[in-house]
Amino acid sequence: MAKRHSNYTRGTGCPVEAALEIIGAKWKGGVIYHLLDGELRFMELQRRMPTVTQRILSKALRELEADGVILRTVYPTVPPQVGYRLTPDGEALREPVLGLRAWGARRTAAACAMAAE
Amino acid sequence: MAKRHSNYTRGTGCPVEAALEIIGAKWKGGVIYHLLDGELRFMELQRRMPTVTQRILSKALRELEADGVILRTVYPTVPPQVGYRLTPDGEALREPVLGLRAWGARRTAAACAMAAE
DNA sequence: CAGTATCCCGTGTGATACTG
DNA sequence: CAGTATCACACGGGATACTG
Repeated sequence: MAKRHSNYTRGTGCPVEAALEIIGAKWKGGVIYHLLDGELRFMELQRRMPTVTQRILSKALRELEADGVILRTVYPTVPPQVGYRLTPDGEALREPVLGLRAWGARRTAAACAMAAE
Repeated sequence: MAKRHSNYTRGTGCPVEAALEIIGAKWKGGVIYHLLDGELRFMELQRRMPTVTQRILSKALRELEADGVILRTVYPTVPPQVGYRLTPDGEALREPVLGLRAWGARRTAAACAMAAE
């Protein structure tokens, strides 16, 4: 993913690349997918993606927020709670992401059938 | 993108991640997108994506081929010609990729409007 | 034309530990 | 609970030159 927003958003590359700059990072797709269900807390996301570390998840969330894809809401309670939800712009990724998921699922199924445990 | 096919295709991650493992690399989305138009030669792809180096493009193509997304055809002519086209499996990415493209295009347009050259 | 061979570097990812 | 700090590293990406 390289440079992030350098000039990929400008004329150079195809928009596909621009989109992948944002959601292509290892865990971002998963984050967006899970947030399609609605607002989730930090730990909820971690539970759904057990193998991602806090640092990486945090980083991904901050980047997605900076990119206007998700919204971070802090509830001033104790202990602190933070909710993450998709912005309308992020919601617009629903179809493509579900499409990718379906595609990935078919391949996974095929691969698993062959590997057969 | 990390490890490539280690065990992401197994139960661990969501299929979204599995899909991004394959098309998430910097230029792969672009390659697939351009191949939606039909078979293209190596140099055709390079012309459409002027900033990618031969090595990287070659690498991307080999990986996509290994993943069963594209098909490589060698025409025994002189000078040699090689065509790349999507497999049916790759064709199945059409909708998601076009969706991502549309999404990326909207953001690019918005960003450019703000940056205003 | 369609690649491969080297070499190098940035950064994305990760493990671990600590904090408001 | 929801993070940040620090350290380390492999790997993807890139520049350049060479080849069947």
